[in-house]
Amino acid sequence: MIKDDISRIVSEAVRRAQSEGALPAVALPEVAIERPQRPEHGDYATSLALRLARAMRSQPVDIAGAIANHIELTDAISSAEVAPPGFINFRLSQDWLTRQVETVLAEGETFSDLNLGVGQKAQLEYVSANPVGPLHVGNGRWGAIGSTLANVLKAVGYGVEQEYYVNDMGTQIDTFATTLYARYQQLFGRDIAIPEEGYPGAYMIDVAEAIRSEHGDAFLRPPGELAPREMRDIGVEKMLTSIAADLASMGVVYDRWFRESSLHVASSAYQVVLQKLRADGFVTEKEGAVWFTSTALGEDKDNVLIRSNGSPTYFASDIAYHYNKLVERGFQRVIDIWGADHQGHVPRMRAAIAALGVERERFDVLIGQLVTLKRGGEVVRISKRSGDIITLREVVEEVGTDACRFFFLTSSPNATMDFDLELAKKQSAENPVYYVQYGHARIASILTLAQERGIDWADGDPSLLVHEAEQALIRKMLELPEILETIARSLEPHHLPHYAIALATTFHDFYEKCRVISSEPGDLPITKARLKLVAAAKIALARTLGLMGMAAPERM
RNA sequence: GCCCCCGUAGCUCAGCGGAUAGAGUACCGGCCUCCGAAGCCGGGUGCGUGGGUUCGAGUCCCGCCGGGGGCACCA
Repeated sequence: MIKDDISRIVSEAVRRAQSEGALPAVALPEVAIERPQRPEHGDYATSLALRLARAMRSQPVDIAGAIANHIELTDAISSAEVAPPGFINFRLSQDWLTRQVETVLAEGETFSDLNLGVGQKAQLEYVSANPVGPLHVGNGRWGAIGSTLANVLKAVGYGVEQEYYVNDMGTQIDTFATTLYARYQQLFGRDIAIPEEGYPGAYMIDVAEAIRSEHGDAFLRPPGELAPREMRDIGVEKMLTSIAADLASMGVVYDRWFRESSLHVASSAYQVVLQKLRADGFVTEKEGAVWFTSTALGEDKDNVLIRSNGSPTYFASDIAYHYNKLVERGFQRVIDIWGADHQGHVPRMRAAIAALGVERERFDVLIGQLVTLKRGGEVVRISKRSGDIITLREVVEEVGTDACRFFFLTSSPNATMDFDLELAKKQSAENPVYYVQYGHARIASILTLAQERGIDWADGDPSLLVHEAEQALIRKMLELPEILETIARSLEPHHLPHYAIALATTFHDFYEKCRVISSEPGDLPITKARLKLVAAAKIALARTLGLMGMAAPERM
């Protein structure tokens, strides 16, 4: 990226200035290059001189001047100017800028790819809701964020695997089974109430009915007996099928569905991990249970691994799961996306990973804040335990996949999000996503027209693109790789939709100001050049939409 | 009580310690006789609050207020 080139050029300039004695020999901090807000400040800028002022015991402007004097301009950078109080502003050369149109065209679908993660396998786990009920809108948010993050990490070079961790054992599954069996028995006329802490939602009746229609009374046991194991498994599978369909409907597709239960078969991760923790002295027994001594690692309290009834906790499974990912499967990076309601789990999980001897930077947890569901400004409680749930499916069907994803992606994962159903439905027609897609469709129709008129623009000369709006468009396209770098570093994909709007705006502005296909014979050269520009913009727009998991329509 | 996240325009949200804080939407007014008006141009209000660090704070630190979420042998 040009940004990195500038950073390097600046460091070299400082080094030269220092060796010549023009600047004191102090340690150089990382040379941050930013994009100034105001065009008169150039394309890129650095405040390095301001940061160095203290250490160099000198005026920022003087330092900036000394650096600027030692900067060797390249064919890409036409000027490096000092601006008070001590900025150095860089301008891209027009020639280099217009040449980037050819670069984008040549790169095509790989435009904006980077190599930050080459050779590294990253695993992304998200949503992973318990298969005890349908997904709600909050899960949809993680779906959109997770899948977009996966796309971005792939684009910057990582080998990415997306995974859904299926909690198919434990208390909630037992409750699910009990509820399901109660519903099933009700279908055969038994007067059985669903459990106190069960799942009262009507979907459980649907599952029970599906099982009855497929298996008849095969699972009916004498009154008082517990739910048969097979029925529980069938019920879980049905829930998973429905969850997978809901996620697929919003463009979320996993490489793998990983069962918690698979960690507990003979000689699997769970056994290995427990033995390892025990051998390393992180395990103790008290009150009839087996504990992980997180306090030894600075935690507030110890955590149970195996309950006094002998069954492993979710925590124990999760340690085994992460051991499986980080050690057995050898992912260099493991990224989990959890809802804020799991934040309490983070410290002990980190402690456990440290106990396993895994470097902490290989494991990231994104704690996403929750979605507050509203209807006409009024808060709707979402809970699998209440009958009244608004499912993700309903929302996707009403709002549409693309608008839904865009909506989920726009806000920072750190911020709680209000999802107003009335508003979402209303806004689905005027969602900014259509603004972006419209830009793409507009370009498509320009290119179609060019083809119909038989304009061959292969020999178009981009150096003719001297109009301010043309150059603004090129500059905006070049921003995409920088955005991807930011997202890969921060793991916050919300910058993408904001960029998408900005890119579309820049295109629409260009479109208003610059006629692409002109009938004037003398305009043929600029027409060809602009067709190249427009084709490049189409690539950038399509890539941006694609990374967000949205369609880039040829017409709409 | 302790811990985490958030508080920016009427609404929904951006803003990597930098130069005059931005989008979308809503509201008002203008713009289609060669490419799609799902578009463009113009119009205005805002960093919850009090301190601190810094050459420079919406951004970092502390207090307070407000909202959300945690503090299980649930997940």
